[in-house]
Amino acid sequence: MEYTQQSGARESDAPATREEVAEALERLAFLAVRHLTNRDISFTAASTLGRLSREGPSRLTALAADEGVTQPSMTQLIQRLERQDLVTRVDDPHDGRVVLVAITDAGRELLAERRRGRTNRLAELLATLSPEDEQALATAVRAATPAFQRLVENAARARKSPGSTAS
Amino acid sequence: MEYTQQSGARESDAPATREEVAEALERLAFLAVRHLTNRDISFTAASTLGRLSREGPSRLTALAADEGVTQPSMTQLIQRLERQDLVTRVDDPHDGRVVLVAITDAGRELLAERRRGRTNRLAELLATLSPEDEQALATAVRAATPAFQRLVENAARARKSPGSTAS
DNA sequence: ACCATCTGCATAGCCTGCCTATATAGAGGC
DNA sequence: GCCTCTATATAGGCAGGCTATGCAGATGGT
Repeated sequence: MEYTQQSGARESDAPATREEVAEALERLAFLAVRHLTNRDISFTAASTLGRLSREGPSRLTALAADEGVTQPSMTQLIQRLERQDLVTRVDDPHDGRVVLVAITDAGRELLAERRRGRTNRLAELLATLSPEDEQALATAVRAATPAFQRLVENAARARKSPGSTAS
Repeated sequence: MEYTQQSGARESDAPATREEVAEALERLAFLAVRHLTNRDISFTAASTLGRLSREGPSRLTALAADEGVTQPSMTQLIQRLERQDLVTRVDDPHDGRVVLVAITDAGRELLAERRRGRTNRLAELLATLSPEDEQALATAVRAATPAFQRLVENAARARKSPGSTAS
């Protein structure tokens, strides 16, 4: 991640090739992670809570699969979240083996707070930019979102059936 | 992170307000982290290696400060990296207390491999997009990079002297 | 009806990677 | 020659991931 000066004299010059776009995208992701993400609970924890909020009570195994972690990891995560009263467990009346995990009101509130906090923080940061920069970023984000969405879907699919360059 | 349907019927509609741009940016970062990042070594490890590669041998404490972790954390990280022969320690001849950390050839090679791997992977993913999407993404990335760069710099400054909305 | 097997989850034990508190050794001022 | 400051190390703890394995409930074959 040697991100001082990419290669030559480029500034608002176009990244023309696929590789250049890839590098620029990678850099954006790196910087975003480094500077714009929350640290209170983990990605998986937040994502799991969000899923429970959207989709209602779920099985442990289903959550693990959806979040891309192993079942023991999800068991542990749910135990931690349970200790914090962010989720509860309910026994499935139809199958004595399964545990249904449900988000609590406190969990929903945490999600809402996180969302508010991050949005505020980002909005504040956006306000530090010049109007031109802010406009440029707004336009770019709007333009990139649908394509990026599809890119990520393709990535998720590729992850399930491999055959790609690792690293 | 309730990212199913943002709010209403928006699709290629513009995120107009600051808050909407913030949400979209946040979502991009989240998805990028989730689907496009490497997992072989940690962010801090990769970033530290990159720094050592760019800036040459550094003190432990300086590295810790630059990477935003505590000194003991950096000590441990360097110990792990040393076990993997990615860095070496050199005693400072002028000050018996300090340890200068330097990247090894293996460390440089790892950085190069990671970079190649990620760039290839992203380039492959870009190739899965329609030409229109790829073009849109390329244009957007080009347009967003300078403004985003400044945004991140502002974020880094704000982190040092607080006074912002936490979460 | 019963046993075998499968399935869903829990447990044990290990690693990384972060933290705070504290110890230790060298540097520098007086 | 100390006292203090500074650079690093050590100890101990928690989150968050993994593999291997245990166990109880479900299910199908006979």
